[in-house]
Order: sequence, then structure tokens, then C-alpha cells
Amino acid sequence: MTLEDGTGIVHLAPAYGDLEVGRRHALPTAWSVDLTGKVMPEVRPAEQPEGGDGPYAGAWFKDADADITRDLLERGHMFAHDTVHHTYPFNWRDGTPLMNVVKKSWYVRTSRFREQLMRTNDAINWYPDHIRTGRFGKWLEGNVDWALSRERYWGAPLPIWRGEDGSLVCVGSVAELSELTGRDLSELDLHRPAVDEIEFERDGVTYRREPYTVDVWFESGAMPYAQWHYHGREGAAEDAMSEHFPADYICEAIDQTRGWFYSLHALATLLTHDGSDGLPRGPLADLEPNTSAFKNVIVLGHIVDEKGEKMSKSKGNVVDPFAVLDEQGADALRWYLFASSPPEATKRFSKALVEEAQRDFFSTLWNTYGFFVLYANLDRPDLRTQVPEGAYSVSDRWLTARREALTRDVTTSLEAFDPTSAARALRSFVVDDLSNWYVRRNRRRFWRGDGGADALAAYRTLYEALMRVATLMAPLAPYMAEELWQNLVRNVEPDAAASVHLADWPHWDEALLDEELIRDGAVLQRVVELGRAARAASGHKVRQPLPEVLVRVRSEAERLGVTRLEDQLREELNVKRVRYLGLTDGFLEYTVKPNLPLLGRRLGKRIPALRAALAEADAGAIAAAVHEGRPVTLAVDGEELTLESEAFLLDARSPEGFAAIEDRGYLVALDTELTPELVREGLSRDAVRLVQDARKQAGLEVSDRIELWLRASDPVAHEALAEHDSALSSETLAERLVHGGQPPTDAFALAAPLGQGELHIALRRVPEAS
RNA sequence: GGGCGAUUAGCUCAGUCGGUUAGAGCGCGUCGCUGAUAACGACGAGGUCGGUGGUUCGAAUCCACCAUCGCCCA
Repeated sequence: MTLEDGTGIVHLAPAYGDLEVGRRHALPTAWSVDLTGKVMPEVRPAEQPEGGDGPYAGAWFKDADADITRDLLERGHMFAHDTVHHTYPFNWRDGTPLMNVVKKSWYVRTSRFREQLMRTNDAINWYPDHIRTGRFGKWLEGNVDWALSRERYWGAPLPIWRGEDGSLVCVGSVAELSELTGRDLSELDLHRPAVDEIEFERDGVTYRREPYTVDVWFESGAMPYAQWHYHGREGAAEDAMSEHFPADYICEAIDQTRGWFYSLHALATLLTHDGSDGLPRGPLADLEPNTSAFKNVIVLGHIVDEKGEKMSKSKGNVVDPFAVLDEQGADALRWYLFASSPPEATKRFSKALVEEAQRDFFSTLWNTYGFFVLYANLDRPDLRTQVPEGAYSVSDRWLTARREALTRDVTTSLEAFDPTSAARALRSFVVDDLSNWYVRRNRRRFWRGDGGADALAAYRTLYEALMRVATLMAPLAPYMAEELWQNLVRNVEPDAAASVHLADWPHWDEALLDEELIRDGAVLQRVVELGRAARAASGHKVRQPLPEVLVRVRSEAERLGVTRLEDQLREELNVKRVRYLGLTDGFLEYTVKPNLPLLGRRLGKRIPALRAALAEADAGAIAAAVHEGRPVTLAVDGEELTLESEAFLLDARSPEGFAAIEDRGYLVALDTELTPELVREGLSRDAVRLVQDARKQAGLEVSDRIELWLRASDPVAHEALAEHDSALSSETLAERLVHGGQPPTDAFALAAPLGQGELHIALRRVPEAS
């Protein structure tokens, strides 16, 4: 129906859905269909005399449509008839069309409390926040009375008894009912229909119960009181209520806005109302006046299928949760739900994504733990002894600082009801900081097995990082956390809490949280990243040492930071020296850009003119002024404009023909000129790699000592091996290294290309000294 | 029909107050590294930031309308 169709009335039936309109215009409420959906016998065409059943009596109301239409047409009462497709309510189980029917009902007059419902809502922390004023707030603004009664065979009975004279008694307890009836009802089944037979007499009037049950949503809203069996009396339930009401936190999905969230909120608001504004005072006003039932609530989005559509059996797009639990595990599923997107986001679910969480986070964590256990079992370090402060390396202190920052970030996120940021911070720490940086860079300290203070410091640092991760991840991945706690922590510290879930939440230590070191580490990683790119571009593989790397960072503070971590930079890039380029070094060319966040508001429309002026200006001169903090004067649109040095941003570019990588103020260039010494060192490192591979192929354990025979056909390689004899031996755990000799026949032997020729490798395990 | 929310790379997601070259992980390709790792690193391909219009010196970001998906209501 549209406004263009003309005027008229589109089927108005006060008894069947249009009661409000009918009342407003004093229309009669006429009945034509009974409660089973059959047309009533009184329905008949106007011409047909009264008496006897009408022609449609007993017909299913939908089936009667055709006959009624035909009769109206024949009598000329119908202007037009047509079929219009529109939404219509159906029974979702069997698809039967439904119809609204006016019935008598009991209501809670919540609309009187509309303002109060909105006030108590204002005090709730909603996550996400927009629900408060949006979906939930709008619902409260349009609040209508709560239809409380239901016609159900079984359920909680409406506790109202009606006398023959129409008077009403609301019964508050079994004890009260026992008193009214004079019977001991303590064994009474408090449900319909068991309660229906109970009648009582008062002042000569017989009372019978109103035959309704109570809306189950009322019971969901009564949960805070029902859980303690609270009746407002003194005792344990009262104590529990004063301690636990209102609840700190609840959580359900978005569809509960008008369900559980509302039922909890409405009951609490009415029960705790202080009696102002002429409204009835609630029985809980003394306990906690004017409150909702909860202080914080996380509203979850739904889980949908891979295409973003609702899962349903009939569509066949349902993912079996138990298959996911069996194959990827409960922790991986939980982790995916926490980490993939904020709680309120609708989640597109697929097993592949849970699989990714499993591989990315849990496998990496488990492997890091496995690395620790492998070497700890070989070395048996005493992790309970105090490690001297000085034994900790910069790298140890960096990981410790990151660990404390992680503790701060996870704690803050969880306290802000944000599990997603907490999970992402944990992921980044475990995968990026712990596994791919700290362990990779420090593994030699573990496999050296000398039991010295340096090794102990490394073990201790890694152990504490793993323990902290286990504690912080416990709320998000309870099983893996517990596994780490039992296997790792409880072994090292028998006095530790019996379970990670009983352990105290860690506090972060500001003294260990060295922000400067964290910043320096971040700059180092940025420079290393660019250095690797420069290396890939140079065509020299990482095993080939290079003489020098040239580095330019964005500030003097950053330069000092990289300097203190310089040995890590040299190792990562495998270079002998680091040379820092000054900020105004002639090596660089500059592009000058306006600092838009600063200048945009000030200059407005003149921005394009400034850009044009900068393009014409001498970039080197401006760069020099900016570096010295001097103001710069430019001719913009024929007008002199003087701007402070902060108004400009400089981009350094490497000059033509130089192999370097530059990005956003950083520049890393590699000197690729090889000396014979460097070539020989590179060859020796190739050889180490080949021997390690041979050890692996021979099936040796990482701790096995060997005898080693090496024969290189390339004379340069041969010289290189002799020169780096001791490094070769210690890297490959060779107790004896023979150059060019004849290996025994029981040795494991293979040949591989090295330099311009081949390297023949033979090795044999040395039995452990007894 | 109304309300609320979402829409950024093939996939899952970041993107601050409107600002400079829109990022990450996964997947794909090339190369490299590797005695913890089911891994790792570099590079590459891959983006009309759902669409249209507007505001602005400047829009993924603000406004209007539309489309699609989800939820609630009628």
C-alpha cells in the first residue's frame, strides 16, 4: 500500500492487532475467529438472517479468505482484490500462519518508571558504549508496560488470587499461603498446574488463583535475587545480596537487549526505586537505592558463517562446534573469538581461522617453551639461584622491559573490558618479541651449556617471560596457561600456586619497565629491517660478512639508542662496522614537506600555495635551517611568510647510484666491497652451515660431540677452513677437526658445493666421556 | 515498514583530532636464512577504503541518500 493508492481503511480489526486504534476511536471489539484459528459460527454475510451457523463456521481463518472474497464480490461489496506479498508472522517450527488476538493480561506498569529506567541506565557501562543511548536507550524511551501473564500449562504461577467479589490477594511466600489456607504447603510444587487446586476463604469469600503463569523473562530478570533465595529478610541471603548486588559484570549477545538485559534492568530499577516522584518505593531501596542490576555489560555480536550469513540447519551452513573443539582445541577457539575482533563485532566463523590462531600463537608459544625445556634438560640450570644483576645482557633487560610493558597493557585492557587488545598484545609479545627476536638472537647462550652466569641470566629471563605469559593468558586460554604453569613453573618453584588460576595477578614493575630501552629496541628493529632489505637488494647473502653499514636515523636520541644496541645490529646484518650519518650529512638529499596537522588549520586555503613555494625553494637550505631550529621565510602567493622549524618535515633520499634503502626518515646503506679476508670468513660460515646439516642428516642429538673431517677442493675455501678452524669446531661441537685427512669408514660422509669446488664432510659421534 | 550496528587487500582485521606514501597477519609468487619452531626474513603481485552526492585547501575518517549483511521491533 502506498500513498498513491488512494484513501480508505486497510483492514482494521480491534480484536486482532488494532486494539489501540480501535479504543482511540471508540470502535467495538468484534470477534470473528476463535482461539484455535477457526472462524466463529456468528460470522455471516449481512444479508443472511441470524440463527444457525454462518457459512464459514469452523473454517481455518486462512482457508476462509477465498470464500469470503467470493461472497463479497458476488454481492458487489468489494472494490478490488489482489495479492500483495508482505512479511507475516509464522510459527517457526511448522510454518503455520499466525494471527494476533486480543486477550486479557496482567501487566507491570513499567511505563510509569520510564524516566527512572533511563536514569539507572545512564550509570551502566555498556561495551560497546553506543548501546546505552542507542539500541537500549531508545527501547527505554519507548517503554510500554510489561505484559507479565502467560497462558501456559506449566510454569511459575502468577501469585494472585481473586475472590468471588472481585477483590485480589497477592501472596508473597509459601508460608503466607499456608497461613491463608490453613494447610502445610511446605512440600508444594511451586508451578502451575500443581498450584491451581489451592483455594482459600477469607471473610466468607472464596479465593481462586488467576490461572496464568508468569512470563519466563520475568524469571530471568529475577535471577540476582532468586540465586540467593532472597526475600528481603535478614540472614545469609541478605548478606550475599549486600555483597553482590548490583553485579559488577554481565555478558550476553546483542539479541538480549530487549530480553535479559531489559528484564534484569527493569526489575532492579523498580525494586530499588527510592519512592520519589510519587512512585512506589521499592523493597530493595534500603539495600541499594536507584540502581540497575549490573554495573558493566559486554554485549557480544553473533557468530555467522564464512559469508557473513546466519548459520541455520536448513541452510546447511552450520559449523559443528565439537568438531572444532576436537581438532583445534578449546583454547584455540576461545583465542580466535577474543583476538579476531572486538566482542561486539559479528564474527565470520570458519575452522580455517581457528586453525590460524592455533598455528600462529599457540604453536609458536609451545615451540618457545619446547626450546627452553630442551636445553634446560641438558644443562639443568638452577633457576632458583640469584643471578647477579650485571650478568643480564642488554637483550635480557629489553625482554624484561617488554614483559613489564605487556603486563601493564594486558592488565589495562582487561580492566577496560577489552579482551581483544589484551589477546593481541600477548600475541605480539610471544611471536614477535619472545620467539622471533629474543630466542632467535640468544639461542647460542643456551646451547653453549657452560652453566656460567650469562647462560643462567638467559635461562632466567626466558623462564620469567614464559611464566608471565602463562599468567597473563590464563583468563583467555585457560588450558594452555595451566599446562605451562604445571610443567614449567611448578617444576621450578614447588611453592608456586597449585594452579595458574589460583595465582595472584602480576603487577608490573616500573623500575624494570625501561621505556627508553623499548624505544631503542624498536628503532633497532626498524634499522635491521631496512638493512635486510638493503642486503637482499645488494645480492649478498647474509652469511657473507660485509665491511660496513651506513645508518641514518631521525634524531640524535635515536642515534644514541642504536649505538647502545650496536652489536645486535652488526650481528643481524653480519657487518663489521656501523657508521652513522649525521643529520645534515651531505650524503643525503632532502625533500621538504609542510607539517599539515600543524599548518592546516593555520593556513587553510593557502596550503596549495605553500606546497608550490616549497617545490621551488632550495630544499638543502631549508633542511639546514630546520636542523638548527631556525625559522624559515618563504614567498607564498607573493607574500613573505615566516614559519618555525617545526612547520616542516624532511624526507631524506639517498643519492642516485648508491645501493641503499630509505623509508620515512631512516636510511640504511651497505658497503659491499669484499676483501679476501671477508670472502674467507663467508666461506667458513657456509661450511658451518653444511656441517650442521650433515649432523642433522646423520641423526645426531643437538648435544652430541663429534669428530670431523673436512676436505675442500677450492683452494680459497681450503685456506678459509684452516683459518677459521676454532670457530668451526666450537660451532659444530667438534672435539677433533681434521683438514684433508682420510675419514674412517664408519663415519657419516657427504659432499656439497662450497666456493668454486666441493666440500667433503665426514663426521662421527664421540662417545660421552664417562 | 521503523530503529541500532557493520562494510578497508583473496581471507581475518588495524587505521588516533580530517593531514603527508592506507598498514598488519594469513594465503600466493620469487629469493634468502635455519641445530628451537608445524618456523623465520626480504621483495613482489594484490586496494574505485560498499556506492553516489556534499562539506573542506585536504575525506577511509564529517554530513545526506542508497545498497548489502546482522540484530531488535512493527
